[in-house]
Amino acid sequence: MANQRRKESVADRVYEALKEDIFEFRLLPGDRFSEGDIGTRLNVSRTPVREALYRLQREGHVEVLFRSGWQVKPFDFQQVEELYDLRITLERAAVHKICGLAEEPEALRTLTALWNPDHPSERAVGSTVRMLDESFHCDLVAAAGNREMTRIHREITDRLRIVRRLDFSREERVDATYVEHAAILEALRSGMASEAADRLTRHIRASQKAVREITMERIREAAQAHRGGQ
Amino acid sequence: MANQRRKESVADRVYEALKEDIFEFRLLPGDRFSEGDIGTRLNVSRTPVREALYRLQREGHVEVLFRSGWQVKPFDFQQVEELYDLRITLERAAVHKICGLAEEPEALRTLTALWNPDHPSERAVGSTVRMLDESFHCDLVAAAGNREMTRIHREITDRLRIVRRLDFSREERVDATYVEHAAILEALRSGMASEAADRLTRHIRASQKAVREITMERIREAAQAHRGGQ
DNA sequence: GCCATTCCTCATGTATACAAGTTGATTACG
DNA sequence: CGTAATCAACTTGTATACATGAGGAATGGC
Repeated sequence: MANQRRKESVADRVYEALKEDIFEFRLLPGDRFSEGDIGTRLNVSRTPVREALYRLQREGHVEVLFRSGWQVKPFDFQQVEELYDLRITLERAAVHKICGLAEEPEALRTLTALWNPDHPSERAVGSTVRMLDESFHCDLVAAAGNREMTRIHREITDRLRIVRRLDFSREERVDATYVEHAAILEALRSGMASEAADRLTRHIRASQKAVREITMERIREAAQAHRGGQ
Repeated sequence: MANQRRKESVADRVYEALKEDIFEFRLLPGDRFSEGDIGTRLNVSRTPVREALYRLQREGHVEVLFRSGWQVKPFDFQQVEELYDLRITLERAAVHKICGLAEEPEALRTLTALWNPDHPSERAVGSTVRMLDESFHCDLVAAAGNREMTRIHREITDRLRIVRRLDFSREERVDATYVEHAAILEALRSGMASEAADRLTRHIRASQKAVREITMERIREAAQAHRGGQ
């Protein structure tokens, strides 16, 4: 049998590195670069670089210009809105599926314990709460039991990460996240599907609104810092 | 400016060829093969073959076994069920979105004309009605105006094509398709979102049921013919 | 006869070489 | 001086060569 737990390949490393570059705004939307650049910088050949880039292309982060280099996909506000819409569609469907299950998934108990707003001492801050929030939504969808839906939702989460990180730069959204998550879980565990779905929708819309307000400004800041540092 | 309308690359050709091999059951679920095999058969080097295979992998049609070849992904009945479920989720959401639009999309009129069951002379048969049915559902989702949702739905359609083709091997499903599509459009154009969504759900479930009943048998047939011909 | 070990073959992963097209500066010309 | 043609540098696309691990057949020990 083939060893599926093989050590991380060079292509994987390049993929992760590039993804981080994009998410950390070291590579800005619109920036152009070549396979050779990346290969030289990371001390690898073009082959694994190409593989990583094609993966990123499929995920919508970069695009190739025929024989003319690559570029980080320019920021598309409408696309972000559409991804949020799709996310809401999937998570609402997940909530309804969960309420239709014969028995409550184990995951719900775990989440309820984690997102108890009465224990502020256990609260995480900023950067970690962002990851926890991601987990919350992914776990919720996963609890519905449809692996394909989970996979697609995960993909959307990845693509939205670049903007969602802006959400938790404001303290009020961190607090709100705890309250809202708890409220969603409460409705969900009471079997109130529509109520849970509506609370979930409002929660995501609030995050979406916060992100929308900050995004443009942040990108401009990063662009200035980037060009100033060159 | 880069020429985006470049001629089809070798990798594209290989991709299409392999996809067809899989859909036409020339490559059966579980079949194993190597990059070298494909390259030799199609007279190309391993590089474009690898690119094509990675695309097919991302789409869920094949999987790589570390240093041990590739195989057509074994048929996963649960996955098919999950993909159908996801499809229903997306199309229901699309229907609700369409009814919430300020004005009726142009596409709806086009579809209504095409799927008029009172004009049996214009009906297509078997293989073409399959493509038309695909278009119907894709166009419906596209009419909702969310490009990301359209893209994901398209992806699911691609992955279900291998089984949906079995649906239209029975005449009664061809007839039913016309009637059901017309009914869905009627409700949709009357603004009856829930009614349209329910009819759509029943329509897809019927197709799903028909497919479920035929799939296993057909795969067994194809396997026998395949091995007999070797 | 059976099991463990060795080794040879072949698989993918990675690096490099070559082909073909794009781009932009430079140069020649009006 | 402006504009068009030219060309050199650079890009991706493809082919090939090499590295490394997986798997099975052959072999040797018992």
